[in-house]
Amino acid sequence: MNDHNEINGEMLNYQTMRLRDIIAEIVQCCDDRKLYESRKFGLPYSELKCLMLFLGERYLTVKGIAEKLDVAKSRVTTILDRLIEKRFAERIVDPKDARIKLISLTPKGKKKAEQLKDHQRKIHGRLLLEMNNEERKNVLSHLELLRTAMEAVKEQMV
Amino acid sequence: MNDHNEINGEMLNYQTMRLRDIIAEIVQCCDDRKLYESRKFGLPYSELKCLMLFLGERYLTVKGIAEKLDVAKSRVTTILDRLIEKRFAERIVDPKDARIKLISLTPKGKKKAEQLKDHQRKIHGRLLLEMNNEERKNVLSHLELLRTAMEAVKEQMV
DNA sequence: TATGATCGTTCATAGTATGAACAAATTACA
DNA sequence: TGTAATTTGTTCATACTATGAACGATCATA
Repeated sequence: MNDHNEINGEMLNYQTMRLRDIIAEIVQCCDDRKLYESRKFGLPYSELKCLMLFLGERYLTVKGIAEKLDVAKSRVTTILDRLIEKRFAERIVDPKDARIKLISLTPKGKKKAEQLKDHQRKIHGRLLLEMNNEERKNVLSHLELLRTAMEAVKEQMV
Repeated sequence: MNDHNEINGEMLNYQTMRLRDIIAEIVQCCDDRKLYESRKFGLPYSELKCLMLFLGERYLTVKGIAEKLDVAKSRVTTILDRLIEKRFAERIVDPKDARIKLISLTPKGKKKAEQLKDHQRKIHGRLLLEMNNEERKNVLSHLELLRTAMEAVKEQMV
């Protein structure tokens, strides 16, 4: 019984290191992808992320963008300054409330956002095509399992 | 047959979006963890990563650290300046080659690195304990599958 | 019509990261 | 042995990511 526990402990230790390493590699891959997209689309990644928000909605406020991007409002102001000076977006004052700025994309901005969406769909699609049907389903369900576990552990840590 | 393809197409489309979302959530969790560790250990994350490199080796060069961290040498110089002014590390000139600086940790630095290692082992261990034995094995093998797919897709993109 | 809340901006600050230019040291070779 | 080429780490200019405090303008409300 002691032996049994020890073997299980060894196993768990090995799995722990393996998990740490694989997660690090996956995150690295994702960071590389961000860099790649940044170069490919000629914009800093934070600006690309901001453009993508407008695929779902026509108008957004600074506050709304800050919440969706999970950054401070002042950060959003900067991002929008850059997007606007490059003519990807516009600011107009909300006619119903002069405190609020309604942000929207120019046609140039919308085109960029669409291209980025297509690109991202393509690479995630390719990822799935690297697997067979059975693997696809299993990868997805086990990723979800991992995400759930991560969120549970995060709760324990606060 | 047409129907069949269309249904498969739908399915693939759905899976693509799901994959994108789950990966984004997992990466977000990892970023949160980095922030948490940064606060908990009172050092910028880049400096923590640097400390961790010395768990395997007693001495490292600037060039070696740059390769392991995958950043420019000038970045390493900055990180080391900070670690050294906080007395976590030291620079000595290689007696065999005066161009080379041998970097090592002070006892204070080693202690910090050990604490960080313990913490990371703990949280990855907890992650595994959120699952049963079967799930653990499957999560690991499917993460590896995903990583392999990611690397394959990355190759296609260069 | 005061006052309290909300909204977006400005500013100071810090962290992450690169690449060009450079000085010092070493290696290679003619 | 002396010179050219290479290696090593640093400095500096630049850019990107991000926060939080302070602030002015505007709005809701009492």
